[in-house]
Amino acid sequence: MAEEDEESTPLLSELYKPPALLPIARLKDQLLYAIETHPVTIIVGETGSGKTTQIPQFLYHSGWTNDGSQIAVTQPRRIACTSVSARVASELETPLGQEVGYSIRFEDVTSSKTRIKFVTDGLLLREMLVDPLLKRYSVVMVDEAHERSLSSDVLLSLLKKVLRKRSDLRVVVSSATLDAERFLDFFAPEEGEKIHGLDRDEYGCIVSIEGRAHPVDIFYLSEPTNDYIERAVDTIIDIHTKEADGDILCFLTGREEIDDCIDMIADRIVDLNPNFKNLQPLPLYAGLPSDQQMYVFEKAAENTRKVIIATNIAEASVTIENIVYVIDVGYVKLRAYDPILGIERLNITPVSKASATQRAGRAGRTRAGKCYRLYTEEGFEGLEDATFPEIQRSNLAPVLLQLMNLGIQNLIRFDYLSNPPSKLIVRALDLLFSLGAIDDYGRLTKPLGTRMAELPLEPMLAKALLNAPSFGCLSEMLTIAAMMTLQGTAFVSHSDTTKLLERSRRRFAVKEGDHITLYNVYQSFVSVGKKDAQWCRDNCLNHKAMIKAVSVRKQLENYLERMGIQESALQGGDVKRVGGMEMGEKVQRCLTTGYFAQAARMKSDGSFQTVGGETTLWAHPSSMFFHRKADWVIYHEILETKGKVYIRDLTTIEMDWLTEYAPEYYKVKKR
DNA sequence: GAGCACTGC
Repeated sequence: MAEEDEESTPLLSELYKPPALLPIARLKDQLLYAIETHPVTIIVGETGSGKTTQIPQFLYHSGWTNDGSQIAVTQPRRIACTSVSARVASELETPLGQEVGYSIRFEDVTSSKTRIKFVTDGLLLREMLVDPLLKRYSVVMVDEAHERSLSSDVLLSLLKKVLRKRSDLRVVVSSATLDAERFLDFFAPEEGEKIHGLDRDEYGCIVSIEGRAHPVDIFYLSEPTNDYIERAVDTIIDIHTKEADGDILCFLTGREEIDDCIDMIADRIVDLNPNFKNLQPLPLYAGLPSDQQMYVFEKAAENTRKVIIATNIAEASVTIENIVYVIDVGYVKLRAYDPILGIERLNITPVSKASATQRAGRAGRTRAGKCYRLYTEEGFEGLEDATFPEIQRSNLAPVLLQLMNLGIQNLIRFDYLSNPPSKLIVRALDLLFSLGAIDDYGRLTKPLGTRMAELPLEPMLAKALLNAPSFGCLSEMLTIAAMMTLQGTAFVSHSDTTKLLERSRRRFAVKEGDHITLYNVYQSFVSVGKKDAQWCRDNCLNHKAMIKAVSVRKQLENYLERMGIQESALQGGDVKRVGGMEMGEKVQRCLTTGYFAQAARMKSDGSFQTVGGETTLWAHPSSMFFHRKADWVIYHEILETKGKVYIRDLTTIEMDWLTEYAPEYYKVKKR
């Protein structure tokens, strides 16, 4: 699963020195000199160059941790932290958690001896709250920076500031693509300016490392296609009937396309000459239950060629062995955020050159491969170099809250790697203001704003949770908040029938809506015993997700305890009537204090209308109000897909509560 | 009436 290849088992273990075989070994001295003499070093390394595993070891051996400081290596994904740290620990012949460790949410495998620490970029951002200058680190390496994730972009901005205060810190930015100059330019002092006595040219440098992957032949269409799924199926059948052995990986944009494609392949297999090998199509996308995901990693049966039809998950998150042929339709589904309507959209977008290159590289991991791009060469030339940064297409409320908590005053003038559109910033500040997280002057409020920033929850949910003690429903809201972080993964259909799943949903349903239904799911799960995976299967629940909810709830409880907010013995459990108000109503009211800006009313045709009345919304099919009637509701999430706007996780409320808990917000709106 | 690209704290 890790980015770096496993070496084959050596015959003579004393001769086994795989790191020396990596292209990066030849550059060791040049690299160390660059890092020694420049605050910022940009590493341009192809996959398999060994940068992630080797650079931290070079630094470790050359004394960068001798004074007790650590080397941090950030990764965008948890799986990379665990797998790469294990690899490095074994190369240093030390148990994981000693000199080499990793730290991800819920798992801190480090000790006082740890010198090389792999950490998710989001977690390092959290660490900056307690250690703003990252004093415990002598070097911070930001890996996969070219992916331009929200947290790695923000981390780079903050590191730029830290570098101005710490002449001893070294930052290494690893990027796989063409945008090395851009990163360098971002860190460098202005023309004529000096930082720690260094001018623009002396401040940073770029080191390129060649990859070790096998060659991949690229093929293009001579004419563009208007049906890439059909074209993909044609290509798959062509490869299967004309090309040598080797599995096929085909990139499509989503679940529906993948299902269609697999159906079409199944139709074509029937007509194939029986002399050909078997062709086994397998789907792969994040929403697929993990037991079904496992098939793609298993070796194909005798006389069978696997063809994996995948989303972008196979581009960087997951590595499948023995892929020799890659089919790239040239599109990806990307999230976009509409700051006017506050709606997230999933748009099918052309991939970037960086993505296309990464996809092609998936064919050359075990031997020379081929990549079929289902677009023209001119089409490729017309693609963007890199993926549109996430910071320019997201709801910025959570990240702005976090930046403010780190002491950033001016969020408009902040030194972003790419400036987010001002509309996104304005919308986010608007929301934070209406929630009471910031005051009239745009300053974080105390304690509400700072507390919201500290919780690893979106602002609306954080607000509702922090209000829970005043409604006497803290225990319930802790559970609901934990269940919300599962983002709809609590229920899963293990069989193909959706009927079973619907029946299970109904088993837990209550009239108040989806939030308290999920609360019931959690309560039942802990009461039957958290280890009972069979009970989960029987009830169409995702056992792993439920275990995660338990961890998240515990973590949230710890955060609140540190803030001096504790679950009292009186609350929760079976007590359904406290202080004359039903527990359901307490939760409904409490949710309203966080989600008042996301209120809607059901019309007679079953669709919903927002308060402003400009958009028609539909209950997501996973909601109990997909079938049932309701009046006013608040919703957790709003997402547009295929032209229809869906709201998810709905709870009924009284209209009066909106003006009761958000008088300012609704006064302004009405005029 | 019928669905979530992918991560992360």
